[in-house]
Amino acid sequence: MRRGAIEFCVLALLSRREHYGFELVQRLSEADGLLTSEGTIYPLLSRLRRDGLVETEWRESTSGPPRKYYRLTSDGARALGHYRGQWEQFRNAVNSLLYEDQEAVSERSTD
Amino acid sequence: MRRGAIEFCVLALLSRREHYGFELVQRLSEADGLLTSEGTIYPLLSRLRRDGLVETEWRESTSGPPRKYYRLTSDGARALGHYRGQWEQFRNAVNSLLYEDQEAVSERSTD
DNA sequence: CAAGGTACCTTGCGTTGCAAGGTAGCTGTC
DNA sequence: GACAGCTACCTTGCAACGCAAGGTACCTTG
Repeated sequence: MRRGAIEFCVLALLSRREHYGFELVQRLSEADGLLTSEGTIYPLLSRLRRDGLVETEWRESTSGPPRKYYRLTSDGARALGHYRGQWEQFRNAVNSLLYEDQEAVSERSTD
Repeated sequence: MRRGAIEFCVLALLSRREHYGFELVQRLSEADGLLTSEGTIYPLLSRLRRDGLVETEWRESTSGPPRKYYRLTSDGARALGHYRGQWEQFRNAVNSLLYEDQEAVSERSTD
């Protein structure tokens, strides 16, 4: 179900501020079980970087190992806008199939 | 993005009335580009039948080759209810990350 | 009977999500 | 200063899904 949406959510989170990978894992899994393990996020972040949607910067932590921070690029912001439109269309399509599409059932009244 | 959701939508359509495969393809692709080809739906329908969520019945058509009609079983109806809850949780999670989550940004005001 | 539409199905590929496992730095305790 | 445990990164291998492409067969129309 979450196929493709995680990428989208990561871009959305990064559009607000920088995050490092582990932080994203925590956000997305606490949030609502959108994510289940680190094995999802790190390859995804690599893809995003490869595609130029994010840039990275190592930075020291005051309590623990260094962190790799991810920041949205302008390409990434553009992609996010694109995804946003797709998400809304997708969401509306599913919602209408689930809830609203009752008019179409009126055909059934001839059963 | 549509990963997993198509199965859900098919169950929703079948909960209203029987459909045959080709009809589902048309509904889902006209509807909103949820589906792009028959190569998606037929394996999916086979899975649903294997898992006992739908039952099938061949029926002659008055204009063309025979059609295989799919009907929801009680297990299918139960699965649909389950999916419905999952969908709402998923949708709300994504929406809140996208739109509402602005309160969380207030942390940033201390930057 | 040939052509084209309807309706079914399978195969093979690429992508994605995930569990599992692996490395390494930092902190605290003894 | 060694050891345990946490934080944080990453890779590998698997399974599921969506899809394009291709294939079969029926039925209608000319």
